[in-house]
This record gives sequence, C-alpha cells and structure tokens, in this order.
Amino acid sequence: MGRARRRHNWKARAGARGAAQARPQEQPREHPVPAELQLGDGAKLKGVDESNALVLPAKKAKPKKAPSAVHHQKKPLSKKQKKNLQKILEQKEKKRQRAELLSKLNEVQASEAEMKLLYTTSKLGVGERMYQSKRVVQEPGSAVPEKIRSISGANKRRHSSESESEEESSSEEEKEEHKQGTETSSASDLNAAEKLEEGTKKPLANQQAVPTAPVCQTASNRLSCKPVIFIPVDRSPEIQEARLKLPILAEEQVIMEAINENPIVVICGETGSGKTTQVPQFLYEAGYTSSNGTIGITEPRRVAAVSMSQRVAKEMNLSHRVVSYQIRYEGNVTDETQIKFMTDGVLLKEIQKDFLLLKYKVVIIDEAHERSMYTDILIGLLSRIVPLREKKGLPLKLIIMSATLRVEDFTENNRLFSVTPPVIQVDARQFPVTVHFNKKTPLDDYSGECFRKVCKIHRMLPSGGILVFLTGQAEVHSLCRRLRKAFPFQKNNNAGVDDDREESVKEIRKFKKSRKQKKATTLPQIDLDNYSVVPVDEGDEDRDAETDDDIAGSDMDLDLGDGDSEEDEKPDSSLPLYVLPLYSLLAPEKQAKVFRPPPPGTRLCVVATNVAETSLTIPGIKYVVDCGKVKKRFYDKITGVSSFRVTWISQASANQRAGRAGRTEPGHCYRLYSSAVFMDFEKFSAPEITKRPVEDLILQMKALNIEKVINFPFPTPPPVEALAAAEELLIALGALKEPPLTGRLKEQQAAKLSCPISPLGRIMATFPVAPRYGKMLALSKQHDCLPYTITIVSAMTVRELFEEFDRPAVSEEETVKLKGKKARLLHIQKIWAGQGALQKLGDLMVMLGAVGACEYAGCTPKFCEENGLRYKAMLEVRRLRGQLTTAVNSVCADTGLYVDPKMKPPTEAQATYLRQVVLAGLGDHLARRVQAEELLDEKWKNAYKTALLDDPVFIHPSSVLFKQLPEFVVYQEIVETTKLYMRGVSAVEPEWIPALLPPYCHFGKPLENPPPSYCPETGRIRCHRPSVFHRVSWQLPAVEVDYPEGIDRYKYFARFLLEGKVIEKLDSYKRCLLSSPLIMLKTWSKLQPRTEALLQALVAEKCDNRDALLAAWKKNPKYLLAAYRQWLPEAMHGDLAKNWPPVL
DNA sequence: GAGCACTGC
Repeated sequence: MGRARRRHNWKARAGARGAAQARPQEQPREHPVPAELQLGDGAKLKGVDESNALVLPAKKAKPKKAPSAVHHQKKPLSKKQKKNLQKILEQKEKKRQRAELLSKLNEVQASEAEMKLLYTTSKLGVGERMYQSKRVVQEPGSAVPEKIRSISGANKRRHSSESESEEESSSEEEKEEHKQGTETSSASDLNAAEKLEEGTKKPLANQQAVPTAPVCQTASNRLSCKPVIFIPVDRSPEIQEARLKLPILAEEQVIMEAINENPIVVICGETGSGKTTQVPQFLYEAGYTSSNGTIGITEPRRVAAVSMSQRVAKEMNLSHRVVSYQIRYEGNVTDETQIKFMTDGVLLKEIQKDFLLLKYKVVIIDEAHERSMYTDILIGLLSRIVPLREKKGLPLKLIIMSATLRVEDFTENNRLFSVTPPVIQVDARQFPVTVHFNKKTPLDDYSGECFRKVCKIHRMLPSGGILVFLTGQAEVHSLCRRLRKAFPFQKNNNAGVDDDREESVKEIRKFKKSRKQKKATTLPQIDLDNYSVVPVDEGDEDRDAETDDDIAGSDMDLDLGDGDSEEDEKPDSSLPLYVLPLYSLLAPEKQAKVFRPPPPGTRLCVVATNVAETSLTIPGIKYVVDCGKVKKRFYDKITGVSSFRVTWISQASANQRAGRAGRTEPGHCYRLYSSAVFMDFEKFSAPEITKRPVEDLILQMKALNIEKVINFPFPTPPPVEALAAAEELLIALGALKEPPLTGRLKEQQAAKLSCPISPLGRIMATFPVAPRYGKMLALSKQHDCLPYTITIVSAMTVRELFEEFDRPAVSEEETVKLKGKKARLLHIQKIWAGQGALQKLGDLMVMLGAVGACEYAGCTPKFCEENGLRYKAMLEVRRLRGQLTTAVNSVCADTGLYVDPKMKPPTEAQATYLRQVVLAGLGDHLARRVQAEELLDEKWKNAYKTALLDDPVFIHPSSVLFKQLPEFVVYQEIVETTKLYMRGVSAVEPEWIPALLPPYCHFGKPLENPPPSYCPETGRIRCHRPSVFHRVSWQLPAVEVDYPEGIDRYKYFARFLLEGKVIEKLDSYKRCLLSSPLIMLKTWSKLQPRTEALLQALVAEKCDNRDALLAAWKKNPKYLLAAYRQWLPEAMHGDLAKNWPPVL
C-alpha cells in the first residue's frame, strides 16, 4: 500500500511541476528489479586484453613525466613513442599479473559464497566456452591494430574482413542461446539477477555477431555509412569558430563511429580537450535524442553540472528547457529536455526508480578518473544495464570519460565488461608547463619552503599569477600572513583587499627591471625529447635559457638552496603581492576574489588547499608551487574512527596541479620535492570506495535488490572488512533481515554478507542521508518529533555548521576580533543548548537551537556572521530540511509535515524522546564513562570506553557536555587528533539501552523481583531481564520485556489464566479453585495432576498468550474445558460446561 | 582543554 501510494504521489507531483521526466506508468511491473546480482568471473583471455585494453590514439601518446623539467605540450613525440609504449606495456603486464592473482583470490571468495548456486555456476561454464571459442576464431593477436584502423576511419574494410568469423560465431551464439532458453524455461525461479547474468555475456555476441543485435547494428550502419539522421544545430559564428579550435572536433568522426559500433566506449582527454561540452553535441547531431531519447551526463560536482548545461545550451543555441541540469536540490529539467547534466548521485537515485534508465539513449559518466564513490557504482550498475537494454531491443550507449589514461580498472576488468571497450584518446589544448624539481626534499617545513619559493618567483620572474598548494586552512593563513608581510601593498585605494594589516606603503612602484619583463616573452621553451635521461634532483637543465643575472638563483629553477630567509621576511613594498587564501570552507564571497583580476601593479598569489586542484580553476596562473602534500581523511575499516593525515600526493595529482599553470599561457611548476621522491609517489590515489565506510552504499545497493554485494562488479571493490562492517551495522539497525542462526558456520558467514533488505531498510533507503540518520527519521513519527529529527539529521549531515575561530590570525587586530567572536559563539551555544532535559540532548540540541534561531531570524548572512554560523552551511541545512520533509511525506502522507521557519524549541518530553531516537540510530556509537574502580591509569581520567575500541575516548572540549560527563553517551563520530575525541555528543539513560538496542544486548534469565506480570494490553507475559552490552559486558539495568519463550512462559500464563487476569469470565471461579494458581510455578507442581493437565493442554496448542488462546477456542470451542474442570469442585462442572468457552 | 582536505543523494 505504501509503495502504491508513493508512486501515485510521485506522478502527481511531477505532473504538477510540469516536469514529467519519467513515465512511471509505462510497464510498471516490467522493470526488472533484480533479486540479486549474481556475477561470475568472466573468462579471462591471456594475451588479448592487455594489448586491446589500451587502444592507443590514432595519433600520439603522451610522454611519461620522468625528467626534472618536463613540458606538457602538444608537439608530436614520435621519437619517444616507441619507448613510451614499451614502458606502458611493461607496466600493464605487471598490472595484469597482479590483477590475475587478485581475480584468482576473488574466485576463491566468490565460490565459497556461491556454493548453493550450482545452477548459475554451470551456466557460467557455458559462457566461458562461448567466449573462448569465439576468440580463437578471431585470432586474438590481430585484434588491436584492426581496431585502431577501424577507429581511424577504415571501418568498411574491417566489416568485410570480419564478416566470416562473425557468421561462424553467430550461429554458435544462436545455438548457445537456444540451449540457454530451454534451461531458462525449465527453471521456474529464474530471477532478474540471472537475467542480468545472461546480459553480461550478450555484448560478446553483439559486437561480433550481427544477427543478435539487429537494432544496434542497423542504427550503426545507418550512422556510419549513410548518415540519414543529422540534427542541425544553429550555432553562432563566434561559437563555431571557438569550437573549431578544440582538438576534440577533429576526432568527431572517430568518436561517433566508435560509439555507433560499440555499446561502451572510453574517451580519454585531459581538461581543455572539450570532451564534456562537445561529445553531447556530437550525439545530439547524430540523432541520439530523436524519438524521445535523452542524453544523460553525470558530473561529480554540482557546479559542474549547472555550468556545463548552461554552456552547452549556449553553444547549441538551445533553450534551458532542452539542455538542462538536475542537482540535489534543484534543476530545470522539463519534458522537452534532451540533454541532461546531473550530479552522479542523482542518476543513482534514478536507477532506484527505473532500473533500466529507459528514458536515456546515452549515459555519459564524466570525470571517471576521479573515481568518486558514486561514479564507481554507476559504472558497475551500467555494465549490467547496457546488456539488459540491448536484450530488450532498446540499446543504451555508455560513454566513460576520463582525464587520465588510467582506465585499466574499467577496461581490463572482465567482471565489469566482458568485452574490452575501445579507448579513444583526444588531445587537450594546454600550454606547455615546465616542471622544476627541488634538489632536496624538505623534511617537514614545506610551508617555509613554499614561502621562500614564492618570494623568489615574485622577485625574479616575469608577471603572472602564482598558485601555491598547501594542505590546510591553518597553513594557508600563516603563509598568507608571511607573504603579505614580505610584500605589502597599500590597500586604501582598493576595496577588494581586506582583513590584512600591511605596513603602509608610500607608493606602489612598477615592476622592477625591464629586463625581467623581457623574460616574459622569452620564456624558456624546452623540448621534451631532450630529457630521455632522467636527471635526479637537478633543476638546472634549462639554465641555458636564462644566464647572467646579478641576483643569485634567478634562473627559472630558483633552486639555489635555502634562500636568505631573513632578507625574505623584510618587508619590500616595492613589489606588491596580492595574496589571497583559498579553501573550500572559506566564505564564497572571499573565494570569489581569486577569480577577479588583481589590483593594477600587483601580482596575484593564491594560497590554496586541494580545492584548487579539481574544483576551482583560477585564471591567469602562470606559476604553481606544489608542496607535494595533501591532507586526507582516513577511516579505520572496522571501528570507523577517522583521523586526518598529511601524506604525499599521487603522481596524477602532481600532474594535475602542474597543469593548473598552463591554462592561459605557458607556465612553470615548482615542485618542492626531488624527482626521486616524485618517482616514489603512487601513480594514482586509491579510489574513494576503498577508503571509506560503505554502509550507505550497501543500503542503496540492497534497495536495488543486489544482495550479494561481494559479487557486484565494482571497478575496484571495497575491502571485505568494510563490507562486513557495513552489513553488520545495517543488520543491527534493522535495515537488513538477520541471517538465520542455523546451519554450518561457513554458511552462516556466507549468509551474513548477503542479507536481503527489510521493509524498514527500504524506507531508510529512500532518505538521502546516512543509514543511521535514516533510522532516526523512520522512528520519529511519534510524539510530533519529526520536524526536530529532520532538523537534527540535516544539521548533522551538513558539515561544519559553525565558523572556525581557532585559526591563526593574519594580524593582531584580527586575533582580537577572532577571540571576541569565539567568546560570543561559546556564549550563544550555551544558550542554544538549553537547560534541564533539553541540555541532555547535548551537541545535537546546540545544532537544533542554532538552526531554529537562524531560521527564526530569516537565515540572513548578518545573523550568521554575528553568531558564528556558516551562512552556506545554514542554507544547505534549510534545503536539506526541505528535501527530507518531502521524502518523509512521500513515505507517510498523513503527517502533513512542512518546514516551519518559526519552529518552537522542543518540549522537555520531546527532547527526551529525541534522545531515544538518536540512541536508536547511533546504537553502535555508545560510550560509557570509565568507572572510578576501573581507573587504573591516569590516562583514563574522564575517559569513556566504547564497544570496539581498546583505547580511551573523550568528549571533545567543544562539546556542551564536556564538563557534564554523563555515564552513557552516544556520539556522531570519533576523530583522532591528540586523543580520540567524540564529537556530536548526546546523553543517554542506561535503562534505554536494553529497550532500544536489543541487537547489541545479551539478556539474562527473567528476574523474580520484580515478578513477571500479565500485560492486559498485549495479552502477553512480561518480565524484567537483566542485560549486558555486547563485547564489553557492561551491566545494564533490568528492563521489562516479553517473557522469553519456553515452558516457564506457559506456567506463568496458566497461573494468570487461573487468577482470572487473562479472561474476565474466569475471574468468578477464582475463589472456588481447588489449588492456588501459584502452585503452577512450584518445582513440585508436577505432583498435582491438574497442573500437569493444564500445562499440557496449553503447550499442545501453543497457548502462552491471550491471542493464541482465543484463536484456539475459535478452532475448538471445547478446548481447555477438561483441563480447567479439574481445578473446580464437581458441583460446578455443569455450570462451567454451559458457559464454555468463557468468551463473549 | 581543542586544531578538519574534498565531494555526491
């Protein structure tokens, strides 16, 4: 019922908005909701995939960046090509060997989990044979050059030369298909997962065998040979001209032929190649949006989705109704939309509603190299959706776009794509960037090294912006401060500069020497081919380009060791430097400054964290200073405890940073580490999915009925420990059905990693928040708590609600200002925390109070500024509240919920209830204060203990409960810094724990005191049971629960029945009973035949509660009469029989 | 008694 209504609502809403994007009423039952994804390891063919995986560009390969000075440039590098190719192949071979080993390991794991699925496994064998036999016919060795030629335009020949083998394989394919068909019909329970399984093998045939894919083939023939479909686009001349400069335009033919002929294509092209804006246009022009098809493009960031849609609309001269975007909270999609840009999470949610993504003809996954969690999952899902769509005769094209050539995880993974998709490389329009390595790698003072390098660049090198990469806010601010001190400039005539206190400067002088300015036009141009020998640590290769200069170290390398820092620190106002900080949490208006040109006569210097690497592109940067470090969050796979660590970046990251110098003109990148250190960097950083807790992802997948998550074709799978931890948490939250505790241990363990989703889990999965929070929402309908839970959950989900005032100030003046703000925030937080029962909600009450107060005041930037709140965060909370309110309403329409800007604080009772809701969601995040008698060591003073950690944890000093130290608390997260600190803390009453978290408790025998009782409301026996918390065995207060199943429950039921508490009519016989009902419980009760008779009668019909008894009487009105009669004198037997059964 | 990079539903 709930589901039907939900669908109805969705339709109604979509209609009302005039945004009928989907037609959910179409084949509502046909969407295959796979019962599970059963995926075998596809057959692996040695010798073929490694050469086939990387179809090199028709033109050229990018050189490896080994030397100390390297140009990223467009020049063809034919000399090096062979060498590079050799290198690449060597690396690939190594990788392949490793992958083979891994896949063998996976096979072992998978086969253990799949033991009972013999049916599927046997079919897999068939698939393997199919695959191999076909490839043998094709002569694997010749596959690669053939493919390249076909892509570069000689496809007619290819068609004819392959036709023979195609025929052969197709007839074989038909036979196999026939076989499979009979098998299928004999197995009545063939589920959608197995359909998926078949689907995986389909493209093998489709690519090579014409008859099996009539739709696809005709379409491609039409498009590649005789393009009858061509949708004209009316572009303005200026756009047309700009477009023609993009290298990707030259590759249109190649790209479109590859797409027409293959279901899945990989396109590699660095930023600047124009692939994101142009490929959708190619597809549009080729008719992929005709007959109501949509082209969907996913981006990893909201801004990208919005700006790309705007740009493509402009380039194509089409309305936003046709080229649209959809991000979490907003979109301009209409029923006319043909090209849709969206964030990856949006498409993932759409798959939940329509597994086959029927409205799309093409899906493009952009920036796949970033390997965000959602793109990885999308690629895994799409690898199955594409063959399913092909089978339906409604082919879907999948295009994976990547900026790097690291695509082996996609192409060489035949669990993912059994046929290696072609890889097309396109050039980027980038200016050459000269890379300079340090001779020495500073051990820890990279910040100081940055300072010296910037000073030198600024003093000695021609104009052009400087971008410095550091790791965190504090570093950014302190470097800004030092640089501003060293190169001050007058800000009076410039409103754009603030919060810095420079020494006043008399006048801003022009750039120093004319000779230096000359340098701008004579930048060294170095041929990459000169660096076939890798020099170590030497930055002076391009010294020839820059010779006599009276200032030491004035060559482009600036690499003359430790510059005189004393001198550097001395203010030099003749060289004004316009220094700006940049990091993600910086207020947007301050961020925006980096996009504006610097004040005249100054040089721009942006000191940034990693935001500048991918998210934000700063114009006019000519010099990049790269410290080579990044601050990353690490999670403990089992406990989920996180910490922040500064580590070396990857080579890919370093190159991405370097590339930021060549956006508008040739540039230079100064790496503050040696080339030897660089060579030791990882090639790429690990995909996000392998580094994070995955419970949210697992819940989403289970909601798609993917039960055996371990068999899902992840491009890179998460660690098994992480999967197990996620599954365990979801079971404890009640989102997954608990595996049966019967069977052998091995089976039990296997079952534990393939639990189906529960009805509660389905509801939780509809909420776009972490499962723990989803559980809170699912529980909060009672006591009018939903608006509060929604607000708390929103506030916990949005990061960094409060402004950070602990950063080092830029000036003394600012120090005072920050101190004042901090004091003010502390004060107001105390007020928001409330008193009494409210205060026990702890930090969550502070969040609730902050949001409540901010909304009450209209959520103005001024209010936020005055009260230490981040305006951007508060807006996000507001939008998330709106989204969650809608989500809750569509699960449960009768709440009549809305977002109330004037929400009152919760009552004391509500606050208490909220704490219980929070406990139910954060059950695994329970901590108990270390008891006095356990205080063995000073380090445990004021400490808490958790179930999973051996070390002490502490309430964070910023918590409002820091001084209260409640006996039990739950926390939002633990972050390890100097100690393990709990953040987002809320107090818990001990007696709630066994009542609300039974999965985490072990219960003891029912207590005698207080004695068991009969509950008139439920008709069941209740009792008090002591309990302990799992793993740590904390004693918890006894809690009243249903009496545990067993003979004693019957005894108590018999007693209360005799006492007339269960059935009212029996009350009148109570005084005439021949024995006391209490003897039912005595150990010697067996000595009395009437106790035994009554007990046996109850057990026989499983009557240990009122409902069961009433049901038994319905079945047999004489039930229990004989046994009960024995308890009464004979004189009453007649009367008793007349009134039996004693109901009505 | 404190120091958190970056994202997506």
